[in-house]
Amino acid sequence: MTLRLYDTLTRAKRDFVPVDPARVTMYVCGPTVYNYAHIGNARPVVVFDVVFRLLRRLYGEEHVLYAANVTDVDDKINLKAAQEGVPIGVITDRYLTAYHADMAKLGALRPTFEPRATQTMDAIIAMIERLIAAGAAYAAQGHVLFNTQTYADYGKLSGRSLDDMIAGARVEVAPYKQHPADFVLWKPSKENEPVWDSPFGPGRPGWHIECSAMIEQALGLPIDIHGGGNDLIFPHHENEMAQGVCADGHGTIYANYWLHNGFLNMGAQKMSKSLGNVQLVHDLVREAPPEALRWALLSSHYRQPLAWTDDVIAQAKSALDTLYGALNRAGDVEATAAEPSEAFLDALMDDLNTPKANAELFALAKRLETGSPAERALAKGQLLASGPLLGFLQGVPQAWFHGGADADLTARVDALIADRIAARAAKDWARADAIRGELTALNIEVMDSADGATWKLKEPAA
RNA sequence: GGCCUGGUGGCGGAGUGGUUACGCAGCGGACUGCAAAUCCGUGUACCCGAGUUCGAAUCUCGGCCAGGCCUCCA
Repeated sequence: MTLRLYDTLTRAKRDFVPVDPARVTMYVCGPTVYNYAHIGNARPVVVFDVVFRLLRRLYGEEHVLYAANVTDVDDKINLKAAQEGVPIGVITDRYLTAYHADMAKLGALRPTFEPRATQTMDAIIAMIERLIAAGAAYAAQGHVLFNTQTYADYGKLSGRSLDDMIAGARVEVAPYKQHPADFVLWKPSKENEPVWDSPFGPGRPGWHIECSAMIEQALGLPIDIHGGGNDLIFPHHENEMAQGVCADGHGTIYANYWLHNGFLNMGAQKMSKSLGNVQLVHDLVREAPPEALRWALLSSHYRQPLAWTDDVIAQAKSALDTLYGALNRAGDVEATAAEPSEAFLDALMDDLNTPKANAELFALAKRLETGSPAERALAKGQLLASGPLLGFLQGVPQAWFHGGADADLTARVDALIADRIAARAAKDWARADAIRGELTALNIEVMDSADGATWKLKEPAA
């Protein structure tokens, strides 16, 4: 079974063949740190975290290099810094710290590298110089622009021609551009903006060149996988590819597989900071178990749009209740040491079919509930091996059900349950039910079993 | 205007030219002191029209609807 990935450039699912299996490389466009990340921002993080986990399994942990950049030079950062009257570093540090904390809660592993634009300035400038030397870029009025006319494949990734772009242009073309599609590599800084010296004059880099330079510096070209949200296909990735190919000189490949995730929507609209309909991860993780948020994010195929609703989160919680419930009831089953089940792996290998992989987790849970002793032992082992590949089922099952209950509440609940067990043993049903009523009032649901009782903390009634 | 996606049961969501997805919710039953959980069973689906085909929800064409990109954006 080989890994197959849908490649945006060729618009087809292709077998994944890394340039060097001992050094598999992936780059994903990361956050611009000027605010808290919203759940839409988290989708690619979680999706590519799954790719990362899968690649590590296939090629070995030490053979996979994953870089996700941090954009710390940006207009919005400048704006925020100006508003607060602090250096941009204060803003970027604050939100990068929060970003790391939020993504960790969603179970995302830290990338191997997290290059920052401010720390890549030499490489950015060097790359621009090479582009100029190659005739693919020109200076004009303090700017350096990429000359799209010199790159025949420009538009190939996003599937549009230069003519289309001119026809569809909705913005006024800057007078210093030789062609309307040419884009900025270096531009003068405005007053009070951060500024760097360069052979082209003082200024700051364009957004696209930052990524190309960071990729080259962190991973080297070409890379195996380049990922990001599908809104980045044009212009960002199109431009990245143009720069990378033209500056490279090694060949014509920039990234061998382009992966793009679909958008997360709020109702009919996309979630975006500019529309103001965002739900911050920072807030959501306090309202719902982070693992349920992760489940919700992976409950549809990564290339499909995902409508984010309360119901999606509730269904995700119920789904995890079922899986953790099966593990909880199988506490005494000795798990057979096992690999993830074949059906589970097959699903993921087929362009990351996480909904199908999730379905297999349910099949394993069913086997764990109903199988023969040997089947149950194997199913438990497979479930415990499979789940973590998606970042699930890594906690103690009891913790899932008791999550949110502090030590005080836990002690109180345990005492009440002990009383109730005694009452039931004495067939004092009235007292047993009264105690259950008390527990219900505490949002505790009791589940009796032959040898005692388990409980879970429910959501407070809305 | 140009380019590009997608339209599956009450909800979420895979997949396939002819066979149960799966989950959540519902219903019936078993179990239970009663519940819950679990188990067994069960109903509801493939936007519209035409075409190709022995057979299409799955392929083709047209239409309708929804969304995205073309400007910062995951």
